[in-house]
Amino acid sequence: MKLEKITTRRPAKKSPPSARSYDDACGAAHALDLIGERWALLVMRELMFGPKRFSDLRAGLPGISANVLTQRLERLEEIGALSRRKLPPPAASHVYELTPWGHEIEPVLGVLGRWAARSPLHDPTLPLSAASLMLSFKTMFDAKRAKGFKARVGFRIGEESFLVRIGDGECDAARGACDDAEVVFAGAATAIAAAVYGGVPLKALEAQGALTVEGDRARAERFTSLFPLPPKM
Amino acid sequence: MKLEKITTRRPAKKSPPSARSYDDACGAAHALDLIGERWALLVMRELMFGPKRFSDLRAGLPGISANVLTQRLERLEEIGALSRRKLPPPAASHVYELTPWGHEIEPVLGVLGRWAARSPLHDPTLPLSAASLMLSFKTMFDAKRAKGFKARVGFRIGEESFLVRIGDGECDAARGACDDAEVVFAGAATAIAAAVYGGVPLKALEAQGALTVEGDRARAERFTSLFPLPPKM
DNA sequence: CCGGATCCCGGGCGATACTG
DNA sequence: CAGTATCGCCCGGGATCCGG
Repeated sequence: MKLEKITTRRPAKKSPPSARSYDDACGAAHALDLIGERWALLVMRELMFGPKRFSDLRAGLPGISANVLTQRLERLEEIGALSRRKLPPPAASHVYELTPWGHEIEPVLGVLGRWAARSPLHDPTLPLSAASLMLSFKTMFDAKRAKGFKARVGFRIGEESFLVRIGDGECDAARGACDDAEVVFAGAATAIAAAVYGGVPLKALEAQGALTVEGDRARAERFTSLFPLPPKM
Repeated sequence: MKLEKITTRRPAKKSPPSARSYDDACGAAHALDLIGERWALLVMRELMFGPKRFSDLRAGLPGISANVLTQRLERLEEIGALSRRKLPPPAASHVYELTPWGHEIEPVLGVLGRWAARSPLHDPTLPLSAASLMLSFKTMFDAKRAKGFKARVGFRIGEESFLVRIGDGECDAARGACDDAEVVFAGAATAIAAAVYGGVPLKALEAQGALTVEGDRARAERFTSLFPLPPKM
């Protein structure tokens, strides 16, 4: 029996509440101080292929609320991971762009993604942003499977278009026109992921209208085989 | 003027509150669903060199509270990143140990640490756990600087001891006896970090009693030069 | 309509006290 | 020593509001 809960109210306000830091010299701990808050790393992911506006970011991050996105952008700017620019006159709008250092977060996305892909809980059928899909190509590319293969593959996903260049055991992806691509995929990112990672035949996806493939069909088929998922743990 | 705020109280309880998931097929997003909660990755860091008990973990994670540590351990076990074992009879205690898949988180700690070390906000003089220090050696090792150098370097930090083996452009660290080491550092992790990363001379640290160096002094000096910090961004 | 700002609310997280 | 219980704060989610 509690006798007389003596709430001597001393909320203990130290110096500051130390602003929620790990106070740890370990580099990984400091990284979490910088970008460990919810959504922060995913905001950077969305910016990996170039600047975006506030609403473009929201579109690629279903579930984030406007206030949280605002806070994350402020924090990322404050630490020097991104910069906020004003667009030239007619568009009275802002864009957010990673700094060179901010862009160096890419390997983190790669190793995190490869690690998590081995989890039995990973569900590759969930929605996917265009930036995530392009990053996954760079991450999961298997040079051995691409032996002797050289291609420029275009992607049209919503308003965005990307060009993936494969050759010499390398795989690079960048935002850009598909004009000089030998084959172009057009459709939702999820549909393309179904072809590449889910093993769904291109013809099936085209039949249901989820995807269109224009150009060199053989290259398209070959392309879908270059990104093996790691074995489940 | 607000007329009659019609609080039609519908707290909107969807199906579940969906348990705070990103619902994103991106591998990195799923990784954050798994280990994105506060402290989770640092708990794994403390276990990188072998099993530990509850209080050992608390010691290496100053600031974590018992209930949060309990929750993180439960979650990490649930996802298959660690296992909880009961120690043989006399010690009626538990230890926590990473699974092989859990141990594969190491590259994440490496790339995160390298990235954050370039931040101007990084303060290498903060406290540091022994596990963090050993990981930093594996992360920051510069093979070129170690050309032609071969050594077994022991560390005694509190109750723990580690052996770092350097040779053939490789640097490996493991928990273990220092018996066959050519040189042994004994002291707090922070003092050793001051020598290796802060450029503080060994003699100075020994003079103030922060550190002792036994054995091959030349190897000790050379060792401290092998781990250059990356340039600030 | 875009790019946020403001408010409310619930739950994650931190601190402390307590228990086997 | 190894957790469990409790409580309060503040972060994060959702809706609404507002200036250009």
